[in-house]
Amino acid sequence: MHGMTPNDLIANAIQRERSRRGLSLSALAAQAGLAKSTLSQLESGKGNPSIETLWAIAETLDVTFSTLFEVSKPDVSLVRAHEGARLGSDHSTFQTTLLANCPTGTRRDVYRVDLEPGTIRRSTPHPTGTVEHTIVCAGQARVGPLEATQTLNAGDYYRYPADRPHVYEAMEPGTQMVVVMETRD
Amino acid sequence: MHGMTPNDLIANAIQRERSRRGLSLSALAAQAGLAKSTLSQLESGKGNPSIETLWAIAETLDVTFSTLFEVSKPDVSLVRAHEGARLGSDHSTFQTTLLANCPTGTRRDVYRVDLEPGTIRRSTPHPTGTVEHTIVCAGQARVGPLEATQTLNAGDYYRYPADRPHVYEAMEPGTQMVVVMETRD
DNA sequence: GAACAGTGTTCGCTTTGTCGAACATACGTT
DNA sequence: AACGTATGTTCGACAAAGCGAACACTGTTC
Repeated sequence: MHGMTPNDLIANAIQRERSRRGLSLSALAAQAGLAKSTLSQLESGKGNPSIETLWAIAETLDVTFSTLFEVSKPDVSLVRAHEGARLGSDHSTFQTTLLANCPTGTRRDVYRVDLEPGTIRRSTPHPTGTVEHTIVCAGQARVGPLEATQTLNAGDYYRYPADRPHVYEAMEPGTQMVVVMETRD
Repeated sequence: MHGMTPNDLIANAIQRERSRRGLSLSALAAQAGLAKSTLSQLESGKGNPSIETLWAIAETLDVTFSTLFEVSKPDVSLVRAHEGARLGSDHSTFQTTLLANCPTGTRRDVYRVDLEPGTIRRSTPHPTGTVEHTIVCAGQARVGPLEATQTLNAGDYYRYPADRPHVYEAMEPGTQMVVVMETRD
């Protein structure tokens, strides 16, 4: 962490936290009482902001000050079709791959999603702590939180936090997938 | 914490951490590659430093960035002569006051200190985690870490972290005290 | 005493962060 | 197509942060 300049850390952090909330650069600037240009420069790593500027950003994003200096932890998991830890016997007729084990105190709702190319389905943030699991059955889809979408082919598995804006977009006709929504209760 | 402006937080924090190390403003400025004037303004709450400035300070003081935004926790304990939780029977002939219970995994060395007014005994920092207990037996003494010294009369007890510069100064002739140095092992 | 080495403060001057407007670009609508 | 409204970018002007020198001050030393 000492090898990274604060500029870059902040640049990443601001952009990360901003897109996490689905806020536009302009919107954040307005809310924080800053000029768009200021934010633009900060997010591109050019700049040496003052505390007041950072403070305004942190308050608007509702994060602690130190959050702006942390490296990004995507907290996602991607397992391609033929990867992953296999369970049980190695008989070729029957094969199980553990994609996610269930933590205690969580509830999981299962959905089947069929979608066609052309429209992007945007989902607003679910409650904090919500995690989604997506397995593509057929076709190809671009799935995930705004800042970390992944292109999934048939058989691919993707886990990502869903307490932020995320999208589902079919890249091929007849795309089918299973989405498991996991909430803490 | 939200009611305090970042300026004041930083002002306090810098001064606290600086005196904790026994560094002078000039010395810190030189080590951090900053102008004395800059630090002076910051410590007096006037100013709106840039990240680079703060970063230089944090690195030089060898503290995390967020430390500069925390409120000061002196971590000291002062028990005056006739205060404190008394133990045992309430017979007036025998009275015990618990000043500090012993945490497991600590070693305690006991010293008797006799000192006369006129000279200030400065002690350099002991290893991290070292804590000192001082009970004044006779006279009056000014004791404690640089940023939190206390004037103790006979019977007073003072506990303070000793992993930073601290002083002992007699205010009356014939001052006697007991110092217990506590180290983790 | 005078000279010195420390402390932290205040002063112009230069550098630069911030603002606001104008800008390029993409998208959805009429 | 032309339009309105988003997106984020780049520009010059101004206010302000940073620097370095000179300052006032307190002990310590010869």
